[in-house]
Order: sequence, then C-alpha cells, then structure tokens
Amino acid sequence: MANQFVSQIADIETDFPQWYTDVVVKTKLVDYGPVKGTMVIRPYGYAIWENIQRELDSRFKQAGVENAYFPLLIPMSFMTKEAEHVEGFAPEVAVVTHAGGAKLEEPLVVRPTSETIIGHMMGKWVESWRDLPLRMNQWCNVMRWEKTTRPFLRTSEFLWQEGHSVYATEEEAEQETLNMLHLYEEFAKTVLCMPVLTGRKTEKEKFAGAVATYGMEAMMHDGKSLQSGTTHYMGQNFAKAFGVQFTGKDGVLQHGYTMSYGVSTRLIGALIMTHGDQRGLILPPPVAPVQVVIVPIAAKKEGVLDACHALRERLQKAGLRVKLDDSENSPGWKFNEWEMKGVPVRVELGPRDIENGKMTVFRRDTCEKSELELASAGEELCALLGEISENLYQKAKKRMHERIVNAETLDELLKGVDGGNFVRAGWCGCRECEDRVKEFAQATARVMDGENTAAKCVACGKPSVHTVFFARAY
RNA sequence: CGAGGCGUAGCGCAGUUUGGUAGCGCGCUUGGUUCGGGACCAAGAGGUCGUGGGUUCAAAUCCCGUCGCCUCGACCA
Repeated sequence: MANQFVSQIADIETDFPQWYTDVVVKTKLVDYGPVKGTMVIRPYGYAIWENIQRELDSRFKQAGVENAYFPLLIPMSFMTKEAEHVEGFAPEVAVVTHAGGAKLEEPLVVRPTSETIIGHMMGKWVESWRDLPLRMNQWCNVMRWEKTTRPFLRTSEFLWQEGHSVYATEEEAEQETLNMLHLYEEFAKTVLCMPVLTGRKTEKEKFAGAVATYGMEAMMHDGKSLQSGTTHYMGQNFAKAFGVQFTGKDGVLQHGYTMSYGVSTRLIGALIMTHGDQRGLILPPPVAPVQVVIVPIAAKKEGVLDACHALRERLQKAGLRVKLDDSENSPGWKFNEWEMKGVPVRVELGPRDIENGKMTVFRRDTCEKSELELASAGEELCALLGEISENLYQKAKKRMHERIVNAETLDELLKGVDGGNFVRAGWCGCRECEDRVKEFAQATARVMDGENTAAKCVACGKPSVHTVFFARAY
C-alpha cells in the first residue's frame, strides 16, 4: 500500500528507458504534443528550464556575451552556402513552401541551428578589426525532424541557447571554443550537480561544417552517455561562405574566424537520468522549481496553518523557493507526490512540532528524516540545500569514475560497454577503426581524452594516436 | 524504410479463441468522517469499442481494407 505509487513508475534497475518516460510524464514535466515528436513543456518542467536559463545567462553576461535574436525562418539558399553544413542537416530540416495563400518563390527552412542566418548578418556587421570580437547568444527554439523521439532527449522541436562569435584570429576563436566548454563544465557541476567528461570529438562525430567539435558527455544510470553540450570551432568555413570579412590593423581585407556553442532542454533529461531514483525525480536545489515544500499535519487544528504560512514567509525572505501544500489531500499523499516530483527538502509541520519549536525535515537525496530548530529555519535549510547539492554531485561523480574502464582489445571494449561502463581505449585515428568499434560493440567515440595514454589502437593494434572514451549513447 | 506489438471511459487494462445487455481498477463530481507515509463510507457522472466496408436475426468479437501509435534497427543537441 505504501508503495502503491512506485508501481506507477517502471523499475529503474531493469527498465531504464521506460522509467525515464514514466518519470517525465507522471511528474507532469511534459505532455505529448499533437504533432508527433513534439512535447508540451508543462509549468513545472518549464520552471526548471527557466532556472537553467537564468544561471547560464548570468555566466554568459559575466563572460561578456550579449543576447540577440534572429529569425525562425531561413532562406533555403543560405543553407546551401556551406557544403558540409547542408549535407549534414538536409535530412532533418522542415521546409515552409507556402505562405500567405501562395507558393513561395524560395522555400524557407525552419532553423535547425542558426549558423547560416547569423553568418549572413555577421557579414553585414563586420567591417573593421574594431568590430571584433563580436560575441552573441540567442535563446530560441529549433526544429530537427528526427525519426525517433523521446521527451527532452530528442524531440522534433527543442529549446536551447546558441552562442556565435567572430574573432580576428584563429587563436582567439579556438581559445573561446575551449573557454565555453569549460564554462559548460563548471555550470554542469555547480548548477546541475552533474559530473561530465569533456573533450574533442572525432571527425565522424563533429558538427557539420566545423573544423573541430568539443563535447560534454554525462553518464546516465544505465551507463549510457548523453551528449549534454557542444562547442564548435568553425575556422573560416562559415566566414568564407557568408563573406564575414574585415580590414585588419595592417590594412589587409581578411576573413574572420567563427565559433559556436549550445546547450538545450536536453540538459533537463540529463539531470533526470543522472539523479533520479526508484521514487522518481531528484532535482538539484539550484534548478528545482520548488526547493522546500511545507506539508501541514492536522491542518485543521488551530495554529497549524498559521505557523505554516509564517514559516513560508520567513523562508521566502531567506531567498528560498517555497511551496506550501495546503490542498485537501492527505499528508501521505503529499509526501509521495512531492518526492516523485523531486523537491529536495520537505518540511512537515504539525501540532507536535510547533509545541516543541521544531520542524520535521525530510531530504530527498537520502530519504532521511530529522528534526531542526524552527527558530533558525532559514539558515538551517539553506545549509541543508547546499549539502544536498554537494552530495548529489559527489554521488554521481563517484558512480561515473567507478564505471570508466580501460580496454586494449575489442572484446574487452564490448565487455566494458555491456557492463554499463564508459571504456577508455587507444585509437589509431582512422575512420575504419571507429566504424569497426561501432559495429562490434554498438559503441561510439564520445570524446577524446586530453592526452594519449594508450599504447595501441583497440581495433587494429597499430600505435595509438588518441585515447578515446567509447560508450553507448542516447 | 525493414521486423514485431497495440488501438475498448481522462489514465491503465479485461472482454476477441467459441458472435448474444459495455466491464474492472485508478482518477473525476457531491456529501460526510478523517489527516505524523498515497484514508474510509455513501451516492453519481463519464464509451461513435481507431476508422471504412462486408458476413449475420445479431459484431468490440469473424473477413477485407485503411489510419494512428509504441518498441527494435539505419540518422541525430
């Protein structure tokens, strides 16, 4: 009986994909949209995104990046200007052919990403070395007509931020590509409480039109990897395609160097799958829409609701996001509901607590109950939320590091990924070997390690050029 | 696009083999008693059985077509 609600959610150990879908839908984060492959983000889910936006945006601003907005529709001819780019995205773009009751002269692409239209505008805006660097970010939706979809992880339409910059030199643009990767990594750690692996992507996995792509990969409960953010160094590919030219200090007309970076609502999927447990969501305090939920006990008894309202006000003044659940549901029902929704801390307040000047506190990450002083509720709970963040990060980090194994042969690599691990292995750098790994172990190269520590290639046995993290991926 | 599965109340399903009054659980509405881990009692609302055709006295059930969805493969933030 007590676990009736658990039966609503699939078993996290044995049925991970189903568990994920159950949690996302049953905790009312999203609903399915009428158009296949789209999702409706409900208020509770969107509040998580707003918190992610706020935290990330303040970091961008601090780094000197400004927000802008570019149009949803991109002329088809823009897409075809960069050869690799169009080839990479053509299979998944949605195209508008009619508008205003008539067929359009030139079809319009619903943006799958905005390199082309931003490149076009950069071409107009950049004239002199004094105009550089030009660093912009936009928060928007994009559309990629994927064949199979899953809420947050892969939907036809998704929300993201895409940052785009032009620099005068190769060194600056490359450096910015790495800086943003590190900004993402720090963000994942301190805001999402999520450890990640970062590094350069292989040629096969890189962004269409880029010179180099870097990725941030997070490990899910089942040992599969989820690409959670990417940064791209474009060299002069897009600058040449869109005429992004400037006159340098030396008076010479030259092309700029561009780079871009993005994270999407997929981050929400990542934190669900990183922290969640058998009871449902566990949301990291920095992004939780509700950080503390107050559940009154015996609400009709005199003074209980008053005490709850007073506590809520004090906690709000302390800067916490607080919800007082004064609905007619029974306390047990509320406990389970808010646990499933991942609220980090619950405060139970009843006649017994009030009489003793205490509050009963339940923390979602460990599911432990304790009593804290009502008088110092604000400070106590702020400290507890910090402790929960730290604990979530350390737990996830420990799990990730325990599940990174080394392999010297394809058999070892297969055994590793079958066991739900990331596999660190040597690679000679050729496409054939990368394909062979995928065919043999259904694992792809996620990112390359900073240094090459392996002796030989896991597939062909020739000397290793890169050490690569291989994993199955979402 | 290849292979499998499923469409019956808001959600989850039974009923289909062997044709015969449209069912169950949860949820919802109203009233009452409850409230420290998904409470209980009573009364109630809610269905073109995905859809088109056929067989039959009679179709959720049998036959033919069609549409939609899900899972697994190839593509991907």
